[in-house]
Amino acid sequence: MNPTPLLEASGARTATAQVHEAIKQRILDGVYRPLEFVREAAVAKELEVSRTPVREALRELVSEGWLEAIPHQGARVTEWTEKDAREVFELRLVLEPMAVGLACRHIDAATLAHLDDLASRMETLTETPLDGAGHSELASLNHEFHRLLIQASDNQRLAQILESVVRTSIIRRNFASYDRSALKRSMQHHREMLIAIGAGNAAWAENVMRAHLLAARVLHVSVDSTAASASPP
Amino acid sequence: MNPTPLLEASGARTATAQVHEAIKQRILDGVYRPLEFVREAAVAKELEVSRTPVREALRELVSEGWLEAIPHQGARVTEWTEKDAREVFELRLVLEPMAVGLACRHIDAATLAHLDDLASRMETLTETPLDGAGHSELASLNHEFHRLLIQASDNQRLAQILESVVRTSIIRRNFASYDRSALKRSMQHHREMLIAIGAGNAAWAENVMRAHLLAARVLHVSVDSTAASASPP
DNA sequence: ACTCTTACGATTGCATGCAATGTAAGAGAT
DNA sequence: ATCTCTTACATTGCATGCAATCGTAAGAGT
Repeated sequence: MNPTPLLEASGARTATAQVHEAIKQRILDGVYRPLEFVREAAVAKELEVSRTPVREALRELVSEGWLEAIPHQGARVTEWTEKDAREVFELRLVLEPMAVGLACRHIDAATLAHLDDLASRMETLTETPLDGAGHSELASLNHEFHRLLIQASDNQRLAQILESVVRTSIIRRNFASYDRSALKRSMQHHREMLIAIGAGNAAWAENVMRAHLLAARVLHVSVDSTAASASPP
Repeated sequence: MNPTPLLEASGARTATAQVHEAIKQRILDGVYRPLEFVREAAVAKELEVSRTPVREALRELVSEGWLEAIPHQGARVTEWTEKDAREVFELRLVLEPMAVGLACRHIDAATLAHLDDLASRMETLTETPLDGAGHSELASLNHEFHRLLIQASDNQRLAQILESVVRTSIIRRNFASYDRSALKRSMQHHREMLIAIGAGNAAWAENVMRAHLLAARVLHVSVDSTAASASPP
């Protein structure tokens, strides 16, 4: 076996890429808390690399919004405020419907089948009471469902933007706060979206997505009823 | 005076930040052409710094989409295709109306006055025939107008996304292809938006913005009439 | 007791040398 | 002539040492 297995697990990529992943994971896992500084030397020692790849990984993470850089002082985990949650939801509420709308034009049968499979597996999961592992698996499947849908929009920039916007906001947000009826409704939204997409009905799909997101919002944030909707294009 | 004034012009920031700006400017100016590799050693020698700040600047530019990294081979300027132009326009067509809609709720009198001033100066410019410098100034004012409007949306993420999406697409796109009537129409759009915002009428402002962008598109890209509009929220 | 100054420690910022890797040119065989 | 293997070179990837800078806490002065 390898004598230094600390980073080797993630394939044969560059050290910078591996450090990048490692730090991101620790942020997601809550090992590095908001406003806490991530010190170059400490990470380097812990992962058994020099400070150089750590520095480069930190700069990348700053560009992606995971950390904020303070000159001559270091990089610290970005804080997550109510305003951040609001901003992200405003964006998702516009961008995800846009994505499914575009997907209606571009999607192929194989992707649709894959989405169908994911929806089925989620439905199966929700038929029995869920433990912790079940919630985790459901969250994973759900994330994959949305990711695949967004990829099908055939707009690479949109996909990248949504990926970064959504992932930084998740931080292990799961379905623990969903009651039984909310869960079933969420699964039905997925189904309905696939039917709308299969029918090529963009408007239908977009509105189901908006309903899906708004329904989720009530469960996650203290809803401010700024329900002032935007106007039709 | 300083004996090495090559980079000192841009204030007293870090070398990395200055190299970052320098390379970005050269991409915008066309010194570095699409698909051309930007070599660490060459930039370092030219700007009289070591390879370290160059490496860090390159990584940042990759994260921002100006360059694409190829492992062990370097970073090259991203190519700009018709598909890229389409993607960016699809995004702007959704995000900029969203921004002005939000701005209707959050804007303050001072910002509105500033926007009014910018609109006036652009109108003055368009009253006489334009030379190259005039086009450049108009483009600059126009960019500032849109930037300020987007800031007024009070959604920091939206502003950052639009900034990156729009700026990488500009590459010195100016108003040279605008004829007289198109220019005047564009200026009127600005005015109308400000009036709509002043009246707090989000739907009005959003639709003017969409018209503004669609009118600009016909002048820039070979329009594909995929005028299939999205549905109302 | 409070404020301003100053010196120290910790941390990032930058330079440079060496190792790893990928590319391309050239020799040899078919 | 074409294909393959080898080898040398150019370039990035990484490690390490030193310099610049910032925060902090101790100490002098009011």
